[in-house]
Amino acid sequence: MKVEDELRAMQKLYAETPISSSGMAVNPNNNNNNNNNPNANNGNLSPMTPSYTMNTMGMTGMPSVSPQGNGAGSFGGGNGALSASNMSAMNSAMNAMNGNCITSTPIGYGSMGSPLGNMGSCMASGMGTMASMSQYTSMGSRDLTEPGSPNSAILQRARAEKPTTYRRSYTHAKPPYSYISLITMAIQNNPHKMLTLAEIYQFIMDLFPFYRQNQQRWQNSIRHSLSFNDCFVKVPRTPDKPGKGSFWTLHPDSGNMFENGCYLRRQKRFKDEKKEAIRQLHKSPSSSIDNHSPQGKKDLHEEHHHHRDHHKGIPDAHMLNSVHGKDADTLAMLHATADLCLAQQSHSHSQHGTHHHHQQLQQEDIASMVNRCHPSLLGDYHSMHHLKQEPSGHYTPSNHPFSITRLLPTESKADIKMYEMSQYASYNGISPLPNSHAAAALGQDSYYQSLGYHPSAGTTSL
DNA sequence: CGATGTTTAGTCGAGA
DNA sequence: TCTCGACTAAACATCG
Repeated sequence: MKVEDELRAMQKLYAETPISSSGMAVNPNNNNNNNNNPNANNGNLSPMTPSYTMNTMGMTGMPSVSPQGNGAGSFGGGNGALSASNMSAMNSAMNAMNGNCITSTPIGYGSMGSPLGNMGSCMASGMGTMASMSQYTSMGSRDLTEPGSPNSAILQRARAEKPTTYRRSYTHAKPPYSYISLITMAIQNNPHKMLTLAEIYQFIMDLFPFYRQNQQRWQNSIRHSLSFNDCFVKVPRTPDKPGKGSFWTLHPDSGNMFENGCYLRRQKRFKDEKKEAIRQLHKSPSSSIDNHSPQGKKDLHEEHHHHRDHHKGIPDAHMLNSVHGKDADTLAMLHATADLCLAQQSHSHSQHGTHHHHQQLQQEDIASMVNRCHPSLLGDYHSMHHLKQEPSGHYTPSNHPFSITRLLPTESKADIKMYEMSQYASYNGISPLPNSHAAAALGQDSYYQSLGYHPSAGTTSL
């Protein structure tokens, strides 16, 4: 297979590439250093952007990677985000990516076991998958992203490129995941399916060295995503878990947000019907809600900005609670219930010994546990179950073929992934997974590349 | 005071 | 062309 041969060649090329001694960290977002115009780079920030190139970014003058320790996330006590399950989270990501690739990319890059293939599938039409890959793998110049570039030409150019920055680029390229998908990964990966903001930060930084830089920037985006998207639900801390900030969990129906197989852009934003109703309530001119609320101010803008169409959607948790006559105590109960649920699942897990089963069911089981244990919470919790965009009865969050819950590992998948990753065992970057058994066994490069940074051809697809 | 959370505003690109 | 999802910046409020 010609494409696969080329991919192998590329893989070989980069596997042999030494790390740049320049210390340049590829960071498309870091225009703070030399460009204060946020608009000047918006279009080039995202890996979903065709014009994204690592070379370009590299020339913008990057700071050295900031020490991880200065991040926001220092955890007290149990920390799911730093657990060994990080590895499985990314294995899981791989699994889902593979599946998605198979379905979404007819040319067979799905077999690469890389989100790149998937990424290609959601790239602009007319852009070859290979070209899409090259954007992310930072293997070449802007030319690589030219639509219609033959793969062979891409490869030639990639080979012609000065190779000394490739390795570094790998590890510091912006991952091909939206913030929403990153958050989802983090939460899904946590045994309790709940994380604090700091833990989400830490998960992301652990996994992706890219995000050890410019933390203020992307962390602001993370916070925005959490608040803005209905798929994330804030769960207050209980008195027995004091600390700063709430826990964040996934909306029970958000499981197939990435059904289209693209982790950069969902086909449709998840919207909670209940929240949507509240929005409409606040939008209504006859609403009794006082006009001093931010929503009132927002409504004014909605008349003028089509963007308000989708910005209209985030009522704050207090409002949500108050509307339904429940307060933080209710959510605290929900919180406790989720723990209880998970405890029971753990029990079930130990009985069945099926990691796969355990994790796939968690979201639904949380809801069902809430149902069973706290009927009074139904109004709050199950009201979240009204999928706006999903016809009921087709897929549950976990059985959808593209469900992110399918990212979660099975033993067999893990084995395959271990094999896959063993092919890429030379990563020398900052350890994203201090506790990862797999990372320890395979080396972080294999791990990191398994997330989608390797252009492996012909590896197992799941 | 810094972290966390919410909201507004604007830009960009993908895709219908 | 238009809609919509994502990203970024920033202001502001709240909380520990």
